Amino acid sequence: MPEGHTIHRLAQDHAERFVGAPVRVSSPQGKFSDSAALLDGHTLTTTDAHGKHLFLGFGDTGWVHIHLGLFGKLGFGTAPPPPPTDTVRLRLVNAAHHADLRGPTTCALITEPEKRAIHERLGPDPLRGDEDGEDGERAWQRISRSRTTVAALLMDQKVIAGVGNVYRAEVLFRHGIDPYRAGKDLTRAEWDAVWADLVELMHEGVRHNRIDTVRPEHLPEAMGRPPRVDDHGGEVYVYRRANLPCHICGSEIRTADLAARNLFWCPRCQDPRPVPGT
DNA sequence: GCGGAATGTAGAT
DNA sequence: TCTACCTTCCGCT
Repeated sequence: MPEGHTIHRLAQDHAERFVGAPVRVSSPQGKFSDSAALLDGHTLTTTDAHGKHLFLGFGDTGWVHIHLGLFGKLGFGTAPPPPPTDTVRLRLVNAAHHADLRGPTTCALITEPEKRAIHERLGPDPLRGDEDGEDGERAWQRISRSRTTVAALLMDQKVIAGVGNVYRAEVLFRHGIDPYRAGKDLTRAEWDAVWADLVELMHEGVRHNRIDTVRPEHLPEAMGRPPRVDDHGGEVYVYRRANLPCHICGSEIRTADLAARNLFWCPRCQDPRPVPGT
């Protein structure tokens, strides 16, 4: 169950294990069999990630485009691999490692132009190189003109690629921003701080392979609470903490449906304050 | 065993 | 705004 940090980590993990030598490619479940046959025995040359999209490069043969969706999982193990279960869509095997893909939204063999088209429809990714420093600016151009709520904008992959439901909830909490505020009512300073924070939080997410957002001074140990790690594997302020007391102010964390996803926020720390300059 | 929920998206209405 | 899709896991009978 992935946000962008998971996908970038998977790109690295595949590169470390498989790049540079021939790979056995199969589709035990069958839905990727034709493409697997074309790829079998070819060498993985490179990997790439943009937002929640993972790309495995097989030179002139093309790219395997993977999107895990809500349920997809990629798991690694040693070689030789155990017999696959019947849900394995894609299996990669070399002398030392295997990787099994289950339940993805997308697993397809695509061409270089098709890959380019995917990049073109995605917004800037806090985890991709930002050579010109213009990525946060590109997102701001859309956000600052939109009447849509900032909560919805953060989940829109055309606006920012890679942020999911956990990072959305947590970054809005960390900056005291009411999720229902319109994009155009954010200040430039607020957005710059949110973008910089996403860059930092998500890089840390790649390193640790989990989402931790709680500042050191607010960790349970520092606050005199029993140490605790949330269900999804990291320490968070509001995600899936509905009706529990806010770590900072003690108010009950609230939850609501927004565009068919669960939203979480603290009604006191994320005060719907009047917007400066309007 | 069943129902529901889950870090997501595309396509129809 | 809805529905379909893909899988696993957990709580309830």
